[in-house]
Amino acid sequence: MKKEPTTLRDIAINLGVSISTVSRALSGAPEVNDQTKEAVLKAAKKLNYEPNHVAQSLRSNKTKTIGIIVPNLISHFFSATISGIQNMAAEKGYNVMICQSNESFATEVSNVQMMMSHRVDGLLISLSKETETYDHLHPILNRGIPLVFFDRVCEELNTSRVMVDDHDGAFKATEHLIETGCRRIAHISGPEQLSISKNRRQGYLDALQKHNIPVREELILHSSFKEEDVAVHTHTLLDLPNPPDAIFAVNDLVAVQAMLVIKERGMKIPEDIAMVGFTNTPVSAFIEPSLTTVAQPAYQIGHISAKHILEQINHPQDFIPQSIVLKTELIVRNSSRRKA
Amino acid sequence: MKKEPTTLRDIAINLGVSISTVSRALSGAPEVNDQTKEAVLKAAKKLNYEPNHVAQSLRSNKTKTIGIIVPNLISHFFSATISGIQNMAAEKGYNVMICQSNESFATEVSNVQMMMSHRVDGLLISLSKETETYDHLHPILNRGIPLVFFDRVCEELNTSRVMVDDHDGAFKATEHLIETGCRRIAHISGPEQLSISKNRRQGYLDALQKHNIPVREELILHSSFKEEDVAVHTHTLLDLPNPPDAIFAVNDLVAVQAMLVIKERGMKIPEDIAMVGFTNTPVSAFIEPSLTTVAQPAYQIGHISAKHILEQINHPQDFIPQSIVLKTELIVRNSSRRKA
DNA sequence: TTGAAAGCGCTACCAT
DNA sequence: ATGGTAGCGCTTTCAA
Repeated sequence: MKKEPTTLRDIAINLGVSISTVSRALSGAPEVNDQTKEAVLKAAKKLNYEPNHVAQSLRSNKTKTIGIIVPNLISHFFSATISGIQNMAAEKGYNVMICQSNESFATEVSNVQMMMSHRVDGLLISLSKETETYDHLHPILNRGIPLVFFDRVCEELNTSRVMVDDHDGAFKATEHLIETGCRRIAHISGPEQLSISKNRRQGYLDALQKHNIPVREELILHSSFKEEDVAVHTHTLLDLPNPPDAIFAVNDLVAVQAMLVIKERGMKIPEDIAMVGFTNTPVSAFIEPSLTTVAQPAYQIGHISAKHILEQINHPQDFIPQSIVLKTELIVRNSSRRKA
Repeated sequence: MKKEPTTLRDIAINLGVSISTVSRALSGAPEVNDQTKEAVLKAAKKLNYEPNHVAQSLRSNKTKTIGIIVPNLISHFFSATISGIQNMAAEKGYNVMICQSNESFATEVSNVQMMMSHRVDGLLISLSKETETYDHLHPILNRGIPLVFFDRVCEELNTSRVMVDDHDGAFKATEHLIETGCRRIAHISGPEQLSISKNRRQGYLDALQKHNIPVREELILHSSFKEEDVAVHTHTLLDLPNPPDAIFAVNDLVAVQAMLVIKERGMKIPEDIAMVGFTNTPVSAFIEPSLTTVAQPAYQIGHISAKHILEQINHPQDFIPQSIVLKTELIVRNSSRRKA
C-alpha cells in the first residue's frame, strides 16, 4: 500500500547512471548530455519523482519557507494580510508556515522557537497584545534570520517594519469628527503596549490639540478586544455625567461592539453619538448605520511585507532596515454624517 | 554577524563527549548518566541550541507538518477553519503549511505537488471551484499520505471528509421560507462542480417537493462567487415577468451581494423579497436587514478535520475513512421575517 | 553508560 | 560528460 517516494538513487539505478548525473540532469545543469538528460527526465516522470524538499533544505541550509506569526487568523485584517503574504511568497517559490499566538505572549515565544527550529528563511510577525519585551526575538536576529514586523510592530529592534500611518489615520478620523461638530470625542484605545494603540491615541490627541479642544482623561479608555470589555467601557462612557458626543475606536471590531451597546441603550447614531472605527473590515460597510472608518490596505501590507523579507533573504548584503508606512484613507459613512 | 546555529556536534566538542550521548541526553533517553545529562542540558542552553527540525525530518521521515490547501484565506469561513486546524495542530506539536488555490485548478495542482515535495505528514484540502478531476490527488493517496477533505469535499475518493449537512441546512432554509409564505423561491447556487453547491441545491429542491411547490428552472441559477456575477444573476431574477418572492443563496457572500442589488432597485427586504444565506459570516448579523442564514461551525470543522488527520497520521493501522457530518443551525433574522 | 559509524536524500567538489 | 565521495544534522544500531 504505502509506497516509498522515488529518490535520485532509484532513477540512477533504473537508468544505470550515477546519482550525480541524475541530480545534474534534473537541475538543468548545462554539462549533461542531451540524451542522458532526456532519459532522466522521462524516468523521473515515469517513477513519479518528487524532489525531497527536506533533503534539499538540509543540504542547502535554506528551507524556502517564510514563517508568519499573527495574533489570530480569524480577524479579517490578519487573514487579508496573510493572503497577501502567501500570494507573494508563492510567486517567488516560497512556502509559508503559519502560527497564531492567540494574543498570548507565552504562545508567541514558543511560536518563535518553533520557527527557529524549523529553520525558516525569514520571519514575519505581528505582535501579540501581551508582548512588551523582545528577548524572544534576539535569537532570530543573532542568527541573521531576516525579521520583518507588520502592523503591530516593535520600534526598538533594528529591523524592517511595514505598517500604515496610524497617527495620520487617527488624526484624520478625529479631525473629521471635530469638523462635523463633535466636541466631546471619546477614544476607546487598545492594549497599551501595542504600537497601533499608541500611535492612534497620539493621532487622536494631536487632532484635539490642533483644534484647541481640551483633552478629557475620562474620555480615553484602554480596552482589550474582547466583546465584554468593550461593552463595559462603552457603558462607562455613556454613564458619564457629561457623556461624549462621539467615539473614535481603535478598530472596527471595537467600534461595532460599542455600537451594539449604544443602540441597545436606545441612543441614535450619529445623532446622539457619532462613531468612527479603524481598518475598514467588511462589516463596517454593512452595519446599520454604516461605519465611518480609516481604511488600511491589509492585503497590500502583506504583499509588501513578503516582498521586503524576500529581498532581505535573497540580498542580505544590501539590506538596510526600512520602515514602510502605507497611507490610510478616511471612509466617511453614515455613523458620522450629521450637520456640522 | 551571522552566527551558525549550534549543532549537537558543537555541544559534544564543548563537553568532550560524543554526539550520540548528547543526542540521547537531549531526547531524554533513560540510559544516560544523570550528571552527563545535566551537563548536556546546561551546555545546550548556554549555546542556544535549537534542534534542527529539518535534519530530524530527514532522518525520521516525518515532518510534523500538516499541509492545508484552501480556495482562499480571506473569507471568514476559511480563516475560521484554518484557525481551528492550526490550534489543534499546535496542541499536538504539529505545524501547518498553508496554500491558497485562489479558486484555480492549476494552482491547486501545483500546491499539491509542493505539499508532496515538502513531505507533509498529512494534507487537508478544500477544493477549488474549478476542480472536477482528482488525478492530482492520487500521488498523495498512493504514497499513503493521509488526506482529509473539508467543506468542499470529493465524494469519489476513499478518504475521510468533514463537512456540514448541506442538504439539511438548505432544506431547513427553504422550508423556513415556505413557512413564511413564500411560493416563488429562487436559488442562486454556486459553481456546479462543488459538493456544497450540489447538496444545497438538492436540499432546496427536496424542500420544494415536500411542500408540493413546483420547481421552476428559471428560478435556479448557478453563479460564481464574484460580485459582478452575482449582480448579473440577481438582475436576471428580478427582471423575470414573474419575479421571485424569496431568494435562497448558496452562501452569505452571494446573499449580501444580491441584497445590494435588490436595495439598489428600491425593493424592500423582506416585504418584496425575502433572503436567506448560508454560513453565518459576521456580516450577516450586521447587514441591514440582518440576514437569515444557516450557521456552519467553521472553527469546529477545522478543529475536527485536524483531529482526524492527526489520528490517521499517528495510527494509520486503525484508519477507516469516515465522513463526519456536522449539524447546521437555521438562524432566523429580519431578512425573512414577515407574516406568513 | 558511552562511542563509532551508518544513513536519511540531496548537492557539489574533485576526479577522470 | 560522468562518477565517486563527502557532508548537511540528526537518530539509532552495534560494539565496547
